[in-house]
Amino acid sequence: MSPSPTPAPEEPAPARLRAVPSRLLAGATLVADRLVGERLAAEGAHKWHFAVLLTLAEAGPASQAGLSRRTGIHRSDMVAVLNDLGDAGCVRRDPDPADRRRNVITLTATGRRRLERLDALIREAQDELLAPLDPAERAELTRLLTALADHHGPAHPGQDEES
Amino acid sequence: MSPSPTPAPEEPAPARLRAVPSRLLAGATLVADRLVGERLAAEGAHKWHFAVLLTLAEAGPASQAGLSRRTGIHRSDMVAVLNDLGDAGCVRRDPDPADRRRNVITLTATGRRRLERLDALIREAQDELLAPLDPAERAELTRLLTALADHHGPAHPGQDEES
DNA sequence: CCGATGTCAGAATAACTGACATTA
DNA sequence: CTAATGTCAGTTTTTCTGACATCG
Repeated sequence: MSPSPTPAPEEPAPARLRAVPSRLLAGATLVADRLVGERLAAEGAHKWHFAVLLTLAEAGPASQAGLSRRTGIHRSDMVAVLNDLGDAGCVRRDPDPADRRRNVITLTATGRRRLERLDALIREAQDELLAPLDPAERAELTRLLTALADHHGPAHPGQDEES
Repeated sequence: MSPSPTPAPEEPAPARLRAVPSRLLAGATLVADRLVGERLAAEGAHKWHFAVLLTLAEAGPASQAGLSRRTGIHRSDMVAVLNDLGDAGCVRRDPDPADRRRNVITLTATGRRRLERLDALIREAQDELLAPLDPAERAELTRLLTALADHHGPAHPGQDEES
């Protein structure tokens, strides 16, 4: 309740604009992406790297197209991500003997350590993002957002298929 | 409930990935932007047009820089938005006699009607976005997101100033 | 022949930077 | 002289398209 230290001839967005849910979401996403992005960038990483590493850790080895579908990262962007992760020794990329179109992407020990590190950074960022909410509110927000995600298909719609 | 009509050899994102709040936010924002964008595009409009019209209606005439600060639209992108709105007769743009650097942007009757229309479309989109939530949940989501917005400054951080 | 895969080059978006002339 | 404004040209970032060779 500081008695307005600045008389504040500020120029706030109008209330009706501030209350539009899609706009609130966009604002929160902007903050979230900045918090996550800054931390990962400080380690030379991107959110995609985290997504791929986590997916490999949870679902085991997969083809590039499989990873693409699970992470929502486009097939053609996956290439560069896996180049990065490969160069850093976080994944191996071997041709699949059972289907010679495919590469089998496998998490290495280095990759597992890397994931550990990135996961810590991500959790830190979530914590800063959700700082103003108590644990019950954080859980509730997550629950509501999950309901939206479940209702509106897999956020990554078309991507390719069209029938 | 449905006894899995498809045996579903699907490839879902791993649970730990799906549960990351920043990712849930990004997904919801994607859906929201699609819903809003589609509807507005069908009328040849953009969300910026709506933001500017609403701001003029709520806060009265303003300079371009003032609108920029209130809406979060960058000073240099505002130009094209106001060109559009001006060409459509939704706003007038006259030089400010009191400060000849500025233009005074004023909402016209046409602009007010346009706002009415766009507002209906926006409300429609919010409704579809929040379809899986009951009214109490919608209010709670809005409340939680507003708390995030209030805590982390005005989502549109630097933009220019640097001190 | 059809479809999936991995790859690459480039388009489309949206937000931001830098510069400049004008005016306070 | 410094700072704000309106304007424009151009960069950066992210996502998506199109094409292609390979293989099932």
